[in-house]
Amino acid sequence: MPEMPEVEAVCRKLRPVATGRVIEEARILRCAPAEMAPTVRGRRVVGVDRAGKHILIRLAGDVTIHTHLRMSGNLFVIPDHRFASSRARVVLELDGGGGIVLEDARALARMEAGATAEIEASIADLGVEPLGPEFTFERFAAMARGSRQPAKLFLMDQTRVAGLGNIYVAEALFQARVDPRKPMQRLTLRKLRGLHAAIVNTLTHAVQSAVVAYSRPGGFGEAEEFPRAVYGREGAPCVACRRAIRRIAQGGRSTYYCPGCQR
DNA sequence: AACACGACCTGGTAGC
DNA sequence: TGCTACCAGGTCGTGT
Repeated sequence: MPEMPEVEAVCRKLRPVATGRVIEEARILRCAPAEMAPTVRGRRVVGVDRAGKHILIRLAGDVTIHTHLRMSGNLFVIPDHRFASSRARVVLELDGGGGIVLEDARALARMEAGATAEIEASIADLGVEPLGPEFTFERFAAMARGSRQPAKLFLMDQTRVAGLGNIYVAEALFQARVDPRKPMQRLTLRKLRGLHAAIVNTLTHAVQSAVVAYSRPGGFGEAEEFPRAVYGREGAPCVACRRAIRRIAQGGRSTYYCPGCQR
């Protein structure tokens, strides 16, 4: 479920309904330490921020709840915390009866709370926000210059560009016609420029479609509307050249690419 | 330093 | 239908 665009959509949905509410109790079943409850109890939500794929729920008194949805987590507000589903891992009970719910079938998601300074220190090694003003081509090129890493693995590294994941890396590489196995430092300047633009373009559109998918009443984004040219399409014809999309393993994960277009 | 791999977890589905 | 095997949008720790 969540790469940066989906996490951004979660935050945009959460922010207006959670901000200003007081957390009266934290019901922790899994995915968070029991000590989190006394840390957040009685505190008012003052904001919701995102850093890469991390969600930061700001509480009064310089306390922050830090959540990472990992592979299958989801975070949302329900109108009545008593009706949280049986798959809920954490329920933050709000004043007025609502609740912030962390759901995760696989229970790989994580939530913790602590002093804001400590939480921020724990994610200080995150790289540049790809849709922020700091993600300039010059900065991207400087990172790429010294790297012999295959393009796919380079882009997956959260300490360089924060927020890309397996799907949007594949789509951006396809859009830029870059071979995922190609060492970064061996990309031509032209390809590198194209890749930088493709990352921004892919994520911009993915955020838009994720926001739409997540704001649909009832739907929590199951319907991923972003059109995928390569991800998950092994064996299917490339939308551009009709050659069969290939799947290979890189860093223990699947990489999908078009052997005709991406060279 | 750079890479491979298992662990963490559960559920959906393709194939027999 | 039932079973098995494999796959999954992520990250971290360990070992080579």
